[in-house]
Amino acid sequence: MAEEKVKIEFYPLDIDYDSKGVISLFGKRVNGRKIIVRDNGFKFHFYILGENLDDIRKRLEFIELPNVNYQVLRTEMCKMNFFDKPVDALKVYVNHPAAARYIQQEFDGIQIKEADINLGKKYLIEKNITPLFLCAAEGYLTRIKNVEVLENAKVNAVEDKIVENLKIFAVDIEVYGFTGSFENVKEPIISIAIKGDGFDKVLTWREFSGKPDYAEILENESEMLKRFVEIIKEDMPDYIVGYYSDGFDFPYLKARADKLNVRLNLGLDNSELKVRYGIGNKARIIGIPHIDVCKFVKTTMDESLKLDAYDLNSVSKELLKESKHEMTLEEINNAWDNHDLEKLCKYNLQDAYLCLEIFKKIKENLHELVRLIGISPFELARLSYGQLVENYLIKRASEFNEIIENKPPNHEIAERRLDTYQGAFVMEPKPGLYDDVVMLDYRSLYPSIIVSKNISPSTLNKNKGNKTPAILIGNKENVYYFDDNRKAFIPSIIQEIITRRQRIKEILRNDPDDPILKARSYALKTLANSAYGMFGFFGARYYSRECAESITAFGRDCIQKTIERAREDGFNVVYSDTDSIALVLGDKHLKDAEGFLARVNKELPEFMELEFERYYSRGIFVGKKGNTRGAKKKYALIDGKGNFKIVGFETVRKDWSLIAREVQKRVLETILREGRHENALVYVKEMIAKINNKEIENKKMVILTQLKMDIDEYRQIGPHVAVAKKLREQGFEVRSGSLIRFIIQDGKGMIRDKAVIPEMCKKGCYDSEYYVNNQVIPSVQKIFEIFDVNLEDSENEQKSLGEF
DNA sequence: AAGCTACGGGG
DNA sequence: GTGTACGTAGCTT
Repeated sequence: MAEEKVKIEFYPLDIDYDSKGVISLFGKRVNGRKIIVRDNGFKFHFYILGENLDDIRKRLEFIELPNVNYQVLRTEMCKMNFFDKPVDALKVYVNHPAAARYIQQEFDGIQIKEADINLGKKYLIEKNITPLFLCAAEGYLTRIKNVEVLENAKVNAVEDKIVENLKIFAVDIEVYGFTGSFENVKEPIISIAIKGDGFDKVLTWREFSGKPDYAEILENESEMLKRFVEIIKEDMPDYIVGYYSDGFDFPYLKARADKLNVRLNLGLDNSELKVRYGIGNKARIIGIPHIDVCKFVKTTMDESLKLDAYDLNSVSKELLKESKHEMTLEEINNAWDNHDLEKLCKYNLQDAYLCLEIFKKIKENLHELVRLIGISPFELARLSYGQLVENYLIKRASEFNEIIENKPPNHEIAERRLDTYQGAFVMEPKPGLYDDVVMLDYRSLYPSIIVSKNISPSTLNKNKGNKTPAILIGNKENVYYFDDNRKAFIPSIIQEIITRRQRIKEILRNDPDDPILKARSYALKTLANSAYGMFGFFGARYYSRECAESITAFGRDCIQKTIERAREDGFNVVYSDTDSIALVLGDKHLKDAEGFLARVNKELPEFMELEFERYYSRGIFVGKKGNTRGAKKKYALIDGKGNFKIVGFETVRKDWSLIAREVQKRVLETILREGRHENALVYVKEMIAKINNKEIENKKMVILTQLKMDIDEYRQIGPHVAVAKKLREQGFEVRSGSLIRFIIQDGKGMIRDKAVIPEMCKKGCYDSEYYVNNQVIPSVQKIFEIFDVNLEDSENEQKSLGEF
């Protein structure tokens, strides 16, 4: 180790800690080089609540814990708050959070708090360090391989200056004949694209003609994986991003690397890629934040995008106005078989390019959330709504002298999950096609309720304060009260978030395109909106069913009153969901809707506001199947510029044939564009005739369904299980996770008896009746019911016409 | 009608 | 430090 002490400045990008409680900050120096800063001087603390704290304190001074690795370093008595009530607490400093577990075992009847807060998180809070923002460190410089390490470092935040010139690499892989499983994967990775600014690379392992400059051909798949690792280690990106890369690319890379005995030691500290499979899966590269762009967009940007589908193409079209190159799975496999990889390389690189560009668009949003909440970008990009605000509360708690409540134990989570309550009001729409639809919505409805009613577990009261509307609990009506005399910690923080956002919006009024302020405003909005989710989330520290159901009760009351008022003013309210209402103008004009808005806002309490969301020239609201009442959350709209917004229709699901999805989409768009259904009906009839005349290609008839269990576990044999059995008989390996493709063929018996592998189905041998009656008609039936057109009748008519 | 099973993202 | 999201719909029994 070097002797001389050095002082450096750096931006932390990632954080980790080891079993000894040594913190590693992985960052980028101001000179651009990577550095690992190790701090072994952090003392973790937690609190003990209970009786006889002085006695406990004395015993703790001399205690030897059963596990000698863990020690008590220091204790002190302090006056704190817990759920906004003053408490005496014993603050205990230890060398590692795991020590708390042993202390809990030594003392009966004590409550240990905050020992379940991640060590790294606590470090950042205590040191007031925000990832991505400038820090200084003093320590001894060494290196691991080609990365500088600062040992025994003292670290402190310097100023509110965010990292710049980030080097971002987007990664995308292509696979030959993927079956859907990550266990014992036999199908190779055929190419890997890496895209950065001014950096284009596609790795593959088969020669082909027309090789672009950016393509590099390796000996075999193993060599390709090794080259991938080498590139990452040489170029050392600050971010690695992918699309659905937590769920596909990195798990697959890991699976193949394991199989081929290749080490994916991508970590800045040379550690291996860590992958957690299943729900909540994530791929972690220590030291280099990996962001699954799809996951972040879906969970955190959902509010502003409101897309019906989050595949790469849809998101690219929405955010970039660019598309994926077209290439089917079959074409990808054929390209590999035929050594014809030019198009594949372009396709692969384009996907990586789109992912990179999407990330650049949403980067500020991620960074503003990091800045607010103060956790690493890797962690932040994977937080659910409820966890966002929880982490923020943890960060802010000390200002309120608050001790943070523990995470619930598993048995309590299980109980909470069963404890359901009434949610938001969703109006059943009157099915129909409407002209001039105006959407209005409440700005941050739930957070504003939390603030104006002072909702918090600590203010929940038996009989005085802010009274909720009647809530049905079990079979009797009940009300809750929330103390309105004292400000509680949670509503205070939410109020501050709302106020900060209002101030930023003020500034934005003069400079509406400032990207940072826009992102900041959005981050604050996201944070405020997640407070309700936290109360209702069974895994949350501050879960409170009473708070959650009070919020929704106030919300229902508010939106229902708004609907009534709109009706009194002569508007036709066709739909409403949670915090929004859809008005049909009819004889009225936009001005009238604006007037209504102004009148409502005049009467609202301080933090609440109804806003003009958007004007749509037309909208379709459809009914539920076999039900004359409207379906919830199922509508399609077209705005003045011809942009469609399709919500809740099956147009995107792969367990529907392409023909059904195509027809449904085209029908919705035709009716919205033309304002009448006649042409759409002609189109459907044409398509039905084409199906009946066997004019549709087989590939549009393919249905994809994944096996979720091994074949023999199925108690109920659906079509995909029947096909899987046939595949097994033919010697194909089929197991849980396999994706089964099939076509329903002409024949007798149940649907499963007619399901065959697409390759077995000769041209035109598909079961027209099935595709007409079970695919195409059901996909558009509900739409045509609006116009009193029953497709089954017209289909019979068509048939009889055809027979003559 | 009830029970079972699938969808999302990726290839 | 861990979990099979969750609301909706088709097919079989």
